[in-house]
Formats: sequence, structure tokens, C-alpha cells
Amino acid sequence: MTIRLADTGNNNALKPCIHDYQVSCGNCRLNSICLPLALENDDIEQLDDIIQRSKPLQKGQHLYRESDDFKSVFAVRSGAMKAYKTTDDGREQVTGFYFPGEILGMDGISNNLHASSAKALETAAVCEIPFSSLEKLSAMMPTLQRHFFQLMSREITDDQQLITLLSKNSADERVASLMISISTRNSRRKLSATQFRLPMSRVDIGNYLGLTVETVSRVFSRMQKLEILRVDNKEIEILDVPGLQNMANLGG
Amino acid sequence: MTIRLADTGNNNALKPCIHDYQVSCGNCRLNSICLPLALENDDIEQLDDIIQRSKPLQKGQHLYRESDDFKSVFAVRSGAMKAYKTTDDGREQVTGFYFPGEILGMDGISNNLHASSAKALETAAVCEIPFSSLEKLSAMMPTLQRHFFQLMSREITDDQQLITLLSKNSADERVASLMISISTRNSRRKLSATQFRLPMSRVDIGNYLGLTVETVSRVFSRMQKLEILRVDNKEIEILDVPGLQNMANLGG
DNA sequence: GCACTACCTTGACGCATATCAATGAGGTAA
DNA sequence: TTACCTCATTGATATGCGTCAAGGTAGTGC
Repeated sequence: MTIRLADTGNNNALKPCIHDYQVSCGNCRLNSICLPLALENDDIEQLDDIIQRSKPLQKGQHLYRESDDFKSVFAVRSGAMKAYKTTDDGREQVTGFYFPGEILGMDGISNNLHASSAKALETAAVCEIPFSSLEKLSAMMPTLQRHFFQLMSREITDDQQLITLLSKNSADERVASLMISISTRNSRRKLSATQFRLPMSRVDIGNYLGLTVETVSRVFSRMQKLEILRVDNKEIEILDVPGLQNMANLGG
Repeated sequence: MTIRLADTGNNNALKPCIHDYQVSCGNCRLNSICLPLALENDDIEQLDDIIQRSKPLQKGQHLYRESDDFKSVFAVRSGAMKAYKTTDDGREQVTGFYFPGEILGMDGISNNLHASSAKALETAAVCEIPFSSLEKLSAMMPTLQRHFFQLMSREITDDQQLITLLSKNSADERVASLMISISTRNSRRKLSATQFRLPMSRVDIGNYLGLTVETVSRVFSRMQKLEILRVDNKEIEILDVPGLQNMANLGG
């Protein structure tokens, strides 16, 4: 078992002393992902002031639930989250996985209610960004306003990618695409693009990709047989990057 | 054949005299859809000033194409549009249909390039909203900023709906859901919720819903046999609303 | 250690939808 | 009118993935 930073031994740190979790945006090693538009130093300090960093989550714990009042969007600082909706007939649809530096919760803006639930896939820390403060600050800081429009637009294009994947691609292509996506997002965080641990279960993967667990498992086995991946439960090693890209059908 | 308003007899009206197309936002009968947050009268005038209404499109004509520079978002004023992406291997994915009062083009904000193409499904008029002006105005008008955040968020939740539909629902359920969606959007515009003409082809429907033309056609036939719909080419009459809702599986 | 549980894998089979192929209907131009 | 083209429908067949069922593996607590 791997040792994890910022684990939850000291629960009393939760309320009184938020400074345990305080890393300013200026120093945060994720700020190139989270805030790709370089804000001025002053601006970053103003943003720092509104962001709350007092929310470490245990595996399985909810950050928010569908139909909760929408008050904030959240940036993942460590760990991983999944967002999901419950359909009218009780089934679950995973709508996204979120890794450090990524923002979730923006789907709650339209109705002032969260349109999905968000749950920690492993111990996770998040920055909470109260939306009303963000709005006020955005009106004063054009680059922040622009940045936030872009973030939301990015969420739209990501969703469109998934729509295309679900609509047009085979099980092999879907799983391969997800592996590439995770690999790419890892390398943006300066982590290995070829070796990583999946934070989510096979059920979650299948649910996200519109497949059953069994199919996901079979695809992994197939990839292993073709020596494209080495799969050891949740540990993944990409052995053949071009082979994986080929399987994802990004070019034919 | 049905007679259509604002048809294309007088092409010369296209360039010189944009006043043929000038309806102010204040009088526009769509403004409750397009601008659901009541803006102050002053505000509407300012918005009016930045909006350009000089873009009537023929059926099949493009409003913008994937990778075009992003400069504006667009509101449909009449007719209908489809947005679609071309996948790397040349296939098409329809990402949305847009009816009067609805906004398209927001997926271009993230990279300053349009992430999809938009094409008129029939003769269509649109309002062009230059994004840079919209940004400036938004910074000055909190309700407009809020409204635009909400519009984008709405696009995200709509996409999530489609993701769920593609991931979890049968062909019958997908087609039924689309019919309900079109019906609902019609009634918001004070048009009949039970009788309408589909502006898009069966291919487009299939493409949007992740189905082949043949399957779409078979579903329509099945619905007709069950006396849920009357289908006469593109003319649709919903005969049994609860039956249709049941088929869409919104409650079971 | 052992038992328990959650998660993952593998196999056999069936079904919904894709694919292939042919025909029909509507619109347009000569 | 006829010819032509696009779009829609219908039927026959194929197949990828879901479903059902069984067994394996890893982590956790006693």
C-alpha cells in the first residue's frame, strides 16, 4: 500500500486551522493547469482571498449531490473525483472524472442547483471557489472572466468528445481513448504518461463509456494480449503508445 | 408543399440594407427564450447595439466551420441549424440542433477556434453576437454576465443529457426523447407541441442519436404502428403523449 | 492464519442494432 | 410527361456487446 500525503489522521485540523491546507494559488504547482492564463500577481492574491481550501474528502465521500444548492465550483488539488447523474429510473451515469488542476461543478450554474453529484474516488483535496465571489471578481478582472468562459467552453468541447465517442466508437476505441486521455492529463501534471494507477473501478469506467464491466474487462485483456498495455488490476502501463493510439482510432 | 415565410426571392436585400433584418431585442418575440433574465431597458438597448442581424442563410449554407476563427456566438432567429464535428477519420457527429431563440457557437470560446461547424437545415436567420463586445458588456452588466454563464452551463447539462441517452438508452428511447425535446422546445415558442415538421433528415437524426438511418426509420414505423406518432415524411404528429413519454423511459 | 466482501475476469449464449441490398416516394429539371 | 436524384422504408443477415453464470483475486477484519 502506498503512503499518502495529507491523510486524515488529524480531523481536528478540519475546521479551526485552515492553514494546514493553505497553499496560495501563486505557489500552487497546479496553477498552470488550473489558471493557464497568467494572472497578474495582484489578481492572484485577490483570487486567493476568495478560495477556500478546507475540504479534504475520504474515498467515497460526496463533495456535492445532485439537486444540492449550487454555491461554488471546485478545483481538485489532489486525488481524483467522479461526477455522475442518477437517471429517472435509478441508474447511474458517470459524466466525468476529474484530476488535480481540473474544475468541476460548473453544470450547477444554469439552475442554481447541482446537476450532478461529485464523489471522491480516493482521498482527495479540493479548493472551493464560491461562485458569487467569482462572478464579482470576474466583472472586475477581464482575464479572469475570459478564463472562466474558456473553462466552461472547454467542458462543452470535452462533453462533445465523449458524445462522439459514445455515438461512433467501438468498445476497444472507447477504452483506448480513455487511457490516452488519462495519460495526457498525467503528463500535463508532470507525471508519467505511461505508468499510472486508475483511481476508478471497472464499473465506473464502463459506466462512463457506456459499456458493461465485463466488456471493459475483456478489452483490457485483449489489449494485454496484444501487448499494448500491461494491466495489473488498477495499475496500468502503456507498452505501445502508437498501438494504443491506433486502437483509439484517432487516425482511421 | 408548405409556403415558407421570409423565403429567398429578394436576395438583394442581403447586403446593403440590414434594416430589413433589424428587430430590436426589446421587441423580439423570442427574447423570453433568448434572454430569460429580464434585463433593464437600458441594458437591452446596449445589447441591441452590439448585435448584428445581417445573416440570412440558405439551406445547407454554413454559419461557421470547424477551426474557423472564433469571433461571435449566434442566436437563431428563424429556421433551424445543426452543429456537427468531423471526426479524425472523416465521419460526422451531429452535436446539436438549434431552434429559434437558442444560442450556438459557445464551444469556440475555449480555443478561440470553432470546435464544430454549423449549417442551416432550412432557410434560417441568426443574430450575431460579437464575443469581445459581449465580454465587455458582461463585465459592466452583472445580469448579463450571469445570464451568459447560465447559458453555457445549460449547454453543458444538455450535453450530459445526450451523453446519458447515448450511453444508456435503446433506439426507441433515443428517438422518443428527441421527439419530446423538439415538442417541448416548440411549445416554448408558442408553437404546437403535437404537430411539427422536422427540419432535419433521418440521417441527421441517426447521426445525432448514434443510430443508423435504417434504425431511425424502423423506430418511426414502430411508433406509427403503436399509434404513438403519425409520421408523414418530415411531418410529425404526436398522437399519444403519455405513450411517447413512456417510450422515452423518463419514468421507468 | 482464515473468512468475508468487493471487485475483476472469463466463458456461453442471445438480442438489438449494424450492415447489405432492394424498393419506394417526393422533388426538380428538361 | 419522363428521367434523375435524394431521401426514406423495408427485409434478410451478421455481429458486437449485453446478459447470465461461475470462478478468481485482493484487500480487510477477526
